[in-house]
Amino acid sequence: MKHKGQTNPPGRQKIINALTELMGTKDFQSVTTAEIAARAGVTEGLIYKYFKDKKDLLYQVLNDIFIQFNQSVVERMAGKVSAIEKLEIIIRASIEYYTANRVFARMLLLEVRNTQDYFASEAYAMVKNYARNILDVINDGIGRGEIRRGTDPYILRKVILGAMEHACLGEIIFAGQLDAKAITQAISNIIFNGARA
Amino acid sequence: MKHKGQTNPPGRQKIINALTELMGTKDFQSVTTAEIAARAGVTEGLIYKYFKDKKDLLYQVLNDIFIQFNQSVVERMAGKVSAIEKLEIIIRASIEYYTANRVFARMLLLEVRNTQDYFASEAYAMVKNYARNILDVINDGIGRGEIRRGTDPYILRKVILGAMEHACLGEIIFAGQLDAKAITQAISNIIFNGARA
DNA sequence: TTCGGTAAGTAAGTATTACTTACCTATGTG
DNA sequence: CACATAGGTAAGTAATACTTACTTACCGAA
Repeated sequence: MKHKGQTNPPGRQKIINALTELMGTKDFQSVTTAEIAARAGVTEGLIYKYFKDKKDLLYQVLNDIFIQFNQSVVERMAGKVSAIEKLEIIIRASIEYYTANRVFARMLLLEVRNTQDYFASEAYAMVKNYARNILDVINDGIGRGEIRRGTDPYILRKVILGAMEHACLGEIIFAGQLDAKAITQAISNIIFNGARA
Repeated sequence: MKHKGQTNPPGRQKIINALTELMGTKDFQSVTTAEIAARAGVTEGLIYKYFKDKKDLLYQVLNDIFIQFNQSVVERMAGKVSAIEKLEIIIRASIEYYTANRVFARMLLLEVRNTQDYFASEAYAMVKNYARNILDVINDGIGRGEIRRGTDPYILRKVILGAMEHACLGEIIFAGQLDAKAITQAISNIIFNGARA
């Protein structure tokens, strides 16, 4: 049966929680459907009532968390007018969120991108929207004269996204600590002021 | 039996080629050991003579390509003295190599990082060495006064690596075209001169 | 020359895993 | 009251990664 996502029965949520918890200690590949069901206290079959397949479950979990993530970033930008200030908030908020919620970061940065069907998922639609917002801020910054005219906004976005993703990657993988504020300042300093002497 | 990697029997190479070819059209997960064996013209059992498991095969393929990649980057840097010039060569050579060899790029950026045992592999040791070289160039640049004193070399490395990886990601995933020279210039311009007006 | 060890490769399993099918049981609704 | 439907179960099944036991060929030394 198709589950349209309009309701959220307890079993569905238990499955989502189970995967999220299990991915705190293992990567997606090595979490089995049997484990998920056992942890959720349901049968394996129920997973396939609510999710097309195991990957679809992952995408829906990611989607749920991404909604919260996006909301928290938008809230923190509220009231700011400077584009560069907004971009710095995006960088800092992202890094903080990644480190505070490593399962989310691992899913987003390491587990989903290797399969094509992710790019047809709702989760990816959210990510695209998030990326679109960053682009708007950049274009606004160019329009306002904060960002150098002639800067390719798409490339600047790639540099920002790439820098902050890569900045967290090591610590996410090796479970290290990182100082979000200091890293944000360092990244921002390089990207906006340039590394050249 | 353990294969120490000192010899390279035809079967082993055929298996490596088979996986490389198959990953031109499919992601690693959906390439089966049966397919690999069939394509290589050997039996499935032989895979496990030369490789610990399927993932280990992937790592060894990546390692082989990474050696060539690293060599090509080093060659292109030869004779240059300016650190920024060297870094620009690294960016450009990497982007060119990623686009010319998308299977390699997909392996390195999308397929291996999600499993812990990759970080114990020879391939990762190569990557670490490559990253170490970039750090040396950056530190040299700071010492020579090309790069602003006070720049955190580790963060600058993350910005460079992140930017160029992310710059290619979209095109690798969606099989798009990209102009390595133009992108290198744009990235380099942002990172070294800054995006601020 | 022969003997034995080892490297290359095969053939036929097996356990596990993602996923399916058929079924049960409430519960609200025309 | 009939019944459709939503939530959930139980018992499969095909496929897949990996194992075990075996064969054959080569090569150096006694």
